[in-house]
Parts: sequence; C-alpha cells; structure tokens
Amino acid sequence: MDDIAKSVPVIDIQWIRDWKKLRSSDSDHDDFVPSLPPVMATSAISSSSGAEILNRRFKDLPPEELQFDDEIARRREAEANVDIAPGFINSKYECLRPTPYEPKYNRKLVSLLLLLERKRHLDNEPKRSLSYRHAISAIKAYPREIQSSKEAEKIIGVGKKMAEKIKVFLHTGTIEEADKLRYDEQFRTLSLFSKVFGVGVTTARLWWDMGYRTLQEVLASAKLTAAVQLGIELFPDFDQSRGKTKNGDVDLIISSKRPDNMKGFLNKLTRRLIEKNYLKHKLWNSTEIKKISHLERPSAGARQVFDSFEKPSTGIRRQVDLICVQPDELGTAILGWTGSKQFERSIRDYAKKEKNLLLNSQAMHLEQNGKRKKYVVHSEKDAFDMIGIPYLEPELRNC
DNA sequence: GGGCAATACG
DNA sequence: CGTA
DNA sequence: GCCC
Repeated sequence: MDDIAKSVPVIDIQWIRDWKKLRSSDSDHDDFVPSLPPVMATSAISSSSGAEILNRRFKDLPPEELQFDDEIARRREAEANVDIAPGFINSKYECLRPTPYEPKYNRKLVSLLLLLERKRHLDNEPKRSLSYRHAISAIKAYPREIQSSKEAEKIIGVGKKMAEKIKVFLHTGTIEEADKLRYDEQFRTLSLFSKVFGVGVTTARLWWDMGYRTLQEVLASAKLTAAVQLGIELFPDFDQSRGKTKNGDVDLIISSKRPDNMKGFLNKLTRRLIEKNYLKHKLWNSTEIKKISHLERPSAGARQVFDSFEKPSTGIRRQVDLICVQPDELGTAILGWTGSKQFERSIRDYAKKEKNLLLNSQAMHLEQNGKRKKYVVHSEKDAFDMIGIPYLEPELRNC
C-alpha cells in the first residue's frame, strides 16, 4: 500500500496540506492512504458575480471557441494513398497507445470533431457519440498531420462518413456542421445546462423544452431536487468557461489495513471537515445527508462513495469525491477512478474480449468455463501486467 | 446485424 | 430511469 | 457511426 501511495501524483495545493495536517493529528486513522489522479491545480478567480453568470443566456456566453484554430496549410487531397504514419498503434483499443492531453497535430480537426461528438451526445445518440470518441482518440494519438482523407480512413475508428468530413476539412479548413454549432442557441444552451452537477442530457433538454434559457430562469421556475438546486447555486464557483480548460475534480481513494477502522470513517471525517469549515454547510442540509448516514452502516464491505464539495482555505471550491475501499480493491480502484472515461471503457473492453478478464473498479475476474476466479490487483502496474498490455502513465490516458 | 464498460445510488 |  |  505504501508503494501505491508513493507512486501516485499528489497535487500541491493548500487543502492537501491541510489534509496532511489533519491526518497527522489524528492517530485513529494513521494508515489512510490518499490517492490522486493527476489533476491540474488551476483555479478560476471569478470576476463575475454568481448572479451574472446564472443570468447568462446563449448570446452572452463567452464564445464557443475552437480549442485550436491553427493556420492549417491546406493539404492537397488529390494525391492518394499516403501510408499510415509509422509508429502509430492502429487499433480499436485506445488503451494500447499513449494519448496526450493536448495533441501536437490535427488540433483544429479534433476541435471540430469534439463539437460534433458533443452534439450527438446532447441529442441523445450515445452510440454515434461513442464513434466520434473513438475517432477523436485515434486522431489525438496520431503522430503527424493527416495529409488526406485516404490516409485518415486507414485509421481504425475513422470510417467512411468521417473520412468524408475530414476530406472537406482538408479542402476548406472547416466542417460546416461543426462550425455552425458554435453559434447555435440550442446547442450552447444545452451545453450550459448539462454542465450543472446533477444534470444530464435528459434534464437539460427538458429545461430547454420548458422554455428556459438561463440557469436563473430554471432556478426561479422549475421544481428542482435539492441536489440540482445546489448544483446550480454552486455553478458559478465551478464555472470554468473563461481561460480554463482543465477541470479540477479530485478523487480521494481511502483504504485501511484495518477495515474495522473504516466503519463510520467517512462520517467522522466529514464531521471534522465541517468543524474546520472546509465544507459548504448547505450541502449537508440537502440530499447528501442521506448518503452520509447511509454510509454509517457497517455495510459489509465493497464500495462506499459519496460526492462532496469542499471549500479550502483559499476560498476556492472544488468537487471532491471520497471513496472508501477494501485494501484488496485498492489497485483496481485507483485504475478505475483515474480515467479517462474512454480509457476505462477501452481497457475493460480489451481485457474481456482479448483475455477473458472481467474488470471493474472493485476487482478483476478471470472467466473460464462458466466460473469466475478473482484476482487481487495490488497496483495499476499490476493490472496492466495481468492484462498483458504496456503500462501507460496516467497523463497519457487522455483517450 | 450485434455490440459498443460497468456499477452504485437516489 | 438518470447521473456520476 | 464504426468494427468485426
């Protein structure tokens, strides 16, 4: 367990230090292990008031910028069969190749495809959205500028229709459907709504259909669950639309060598955090209270998790997920909560289809003639080894 | 044509 | 079922 | 929307 703790990157921000202090002053829990995915420690100093943000409607929103708008040298489409780039791992399994957070090549193309993916997602077309996800991941990992649609179509995950869009892009420098979305009221409003914690595409569209166009209107008129109401109220704090590309969620995975110590641990912890004024009190008046008391039960093992919002001494708020796991779940838990989402889907897909290994964030099982045999995964590296794929640093899992 | 990750919680 |  |  110590090895794991050391191998996991830890963010150096104030509240982590506070946590350490808390930990060292609390001998009851001297063996709890914080584990963190690599998260950029950026934060927004909001210059706008919360009310102003909640009242924004689509025309007031900061422009839907392309992540990148490179001066693309228009590449000649005519000349055919460019070979696929050497060294590119051309597979439908994203987990087999490194994928950077910010690609060096094909950046505008990726930005445009991301808009189309989001559109499919907001239109509740999850399978099409997934297809775009696959193609985008492959292109992000592609080691040079794509020269022609013929070349693009050799990439597994890029089929006929997307190759056609890429062809247009290489000729005109854009993809019309995607470019239009940047100024599309419905698209941008649905995007805004679905950024609220607790709101997915169904709710976002419901609000749109009811005629709401700003979060303030929603807040004033719709009957909301306590959680969603809270999500809206906290939205300005978490707003990251200006100048910020990185999201600051933190997951803490907590485990103990003496699982009996963990009974009520989250409860005690949250009580202390409230005492120290790290937590936003409002939260605990809402639905979350149920979750906490629920976790108090001895609940014979497995996963315990809840989402919370923490207000560190800096005054900046972040979403923090606390996850308590059994010691033998630690490896798969870290792997499972580190992401990216697409990486998790990919590695689970590969494990099952290629190795008969069933993987989730609690365990890995080998399936052989109808029986399931459990394997204990001690670390991320362990998991990669057992599945038989090369280890990837977390910062290269941006599929 | 079938399948697309997998599971907990309200 | 919707969301994380 | 794409792969097998």
